[in-house]
Amino acid sequence: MDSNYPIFPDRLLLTGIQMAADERRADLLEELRRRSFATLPDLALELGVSESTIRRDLDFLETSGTAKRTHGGVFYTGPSPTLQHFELRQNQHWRQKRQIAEAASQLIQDGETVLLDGGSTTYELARLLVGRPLQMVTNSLPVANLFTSSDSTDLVLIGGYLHGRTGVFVGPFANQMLRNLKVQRAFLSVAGATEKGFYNSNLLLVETERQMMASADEVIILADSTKFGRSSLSRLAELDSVHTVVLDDGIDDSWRARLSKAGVHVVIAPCSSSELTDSESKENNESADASLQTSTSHTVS
Amino acid sequence: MDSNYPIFPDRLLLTGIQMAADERRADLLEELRRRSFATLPDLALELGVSESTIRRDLDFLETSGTAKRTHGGVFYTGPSPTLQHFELRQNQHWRQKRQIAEAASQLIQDGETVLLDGGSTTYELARLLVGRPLQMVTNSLPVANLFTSSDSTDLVLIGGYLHGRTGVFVGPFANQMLRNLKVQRAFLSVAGATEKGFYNSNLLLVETERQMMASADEVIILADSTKFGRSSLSRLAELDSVHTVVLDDGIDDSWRARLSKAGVHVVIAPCSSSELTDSESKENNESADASLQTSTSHTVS
DNA sequence: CACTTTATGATAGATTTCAGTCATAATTGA
DNA sequence: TCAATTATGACTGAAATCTATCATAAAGTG
Repeated sequence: MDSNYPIFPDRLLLTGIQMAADERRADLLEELRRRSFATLPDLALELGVSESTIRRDLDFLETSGTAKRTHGGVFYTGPSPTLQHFELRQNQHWRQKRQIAEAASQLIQDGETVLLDGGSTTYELARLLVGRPLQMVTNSLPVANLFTSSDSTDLVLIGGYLHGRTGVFVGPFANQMLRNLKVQRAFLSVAGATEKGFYNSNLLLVETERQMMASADEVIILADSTKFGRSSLSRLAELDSVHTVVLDDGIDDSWRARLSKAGVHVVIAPCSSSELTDSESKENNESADASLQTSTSHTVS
Repeated sequence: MDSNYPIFPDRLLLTGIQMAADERRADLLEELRRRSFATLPDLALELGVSESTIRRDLDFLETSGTAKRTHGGVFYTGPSPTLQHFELRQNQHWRQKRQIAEAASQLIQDGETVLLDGGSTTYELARLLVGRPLQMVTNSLPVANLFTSSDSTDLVLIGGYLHGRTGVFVGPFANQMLRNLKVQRAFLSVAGATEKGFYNSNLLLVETERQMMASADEVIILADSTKFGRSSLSRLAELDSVHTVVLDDGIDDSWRARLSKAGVHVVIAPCSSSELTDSESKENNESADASLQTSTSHTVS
């Protein structure tokens, strides 16, 4: 019978010279980078080829890792201003960290000058401070990014050498710049704490953090309870050289006493008690479920 | 007969205490921020409510501007490390800018120390330099973000006050830091150029850029041809105080002569001649479309 | 208590998108 | 020149998603 397929497929005749596939893929990637997200029809229209071709090209780009498809579109995942490493790392204990950040944010008055170290907890704190009238000083790139479009907050970034993995600036330039600054409160994060003091994992970072401590009227450490009892490469300071520690309520009483004895003001962020944690709220759902229907055995979600 | 609708909808009974809608929306936004993109089933599962509810919540969030839906998912568009303003601004003349950046990148040898100003053209240049063994100095936040995960490139960021809209750091801190640096080539962008010299729109920025010029062995200006003949708020420098200008081939011959006469090395980036512009390629498709059946008249062969 | 309002879950039909298949054209190679 | 290969567009049926609507339950109202 009749062939269901057209004798003259549209595009092939239209395209004049056939664009080299490589060049088209490069253009595709370029377009994708500019948009950071696009639908297949968009891309097909933009590049003047069919969706089928776009799909095939995307398969190619996806295996090379520069693009990622979802239902209904494509993401650009190549080198760009997105900080995915940082975002991912933040997933551990993020609920505790957010509670700690919330407690810490209440220590800050509007109009103050505050210094923020790098780290996921300080990042959470920074998020809570976006929009507040403050003078913000930081050596963290992700934190700085938060304030690019904020009118109410002035931002001073401590420059210097970029420590790639963590996104903070360290080194002599940073230290010198800090020497000319004075802030009311400095919020530092640490990798560990023992009875000997606070620790962080990077030597240059510790040096910069020492300078931060020297530039601040009040030094505040943000640390979730899992950090206590663990040490790390380089000691930052003695326990008694900081003014305040903000931590979650998973902390030992012995540790609490030890900090108080060192003259440190301890702020406990409510976490498991006043608000349900993720897993607990799910367990609650289950028990309610069981009491209503006697249908047990939901594992979790 | 039988009602098609169930007597006991699942979730209502399961939820134990009914979560307040506001709190759920807050959690939804929080989850969305962490993921930056999510599908509706994901979110429904995570929050333990139906897709319908998620949809309704998203309608709400979308009108408030913190989320944006696409077919198959949702984006987070609230305050975050993404620099959408910057990305959008870049759309004008981006093809020219990319060509200029490409030409400029060929002026750089591996292992050199280069300084990059802020601006969309220098940003394009920075993109091309990701992965090359270089020492990079910049006062631009978007540029710095490009190099966070780069092992081969060392990055030094010039800190200081953040100028929000443009994402560059300026002010006394920046200037002082620059005084202690020396680079081989500095790539600056400008807002305009007349016979009187180069201009930029911000006073503090111009001051910082003057310091950049003083810190560099060779000063290179990146400017597309539309900038020539236009001035701006603040004059940066005389024409003859720079070594090289990289621009696209849309430039006047008279301007070219004027720059050469001032002793400036002029580098022309090929643009309209060697490659079709965006609009031109579309017109080609359309005219070919009209002549579909006769399939003649390919303007480019 | 009856009635209304609000919030939610479920469902159906339309729409969009996807993956795979096949026909045509361009390219290649002898 | 002619066959083989490659690249592309069109198409189809399946799967996912969207919009809109309806039923149920909770909360408010008199």
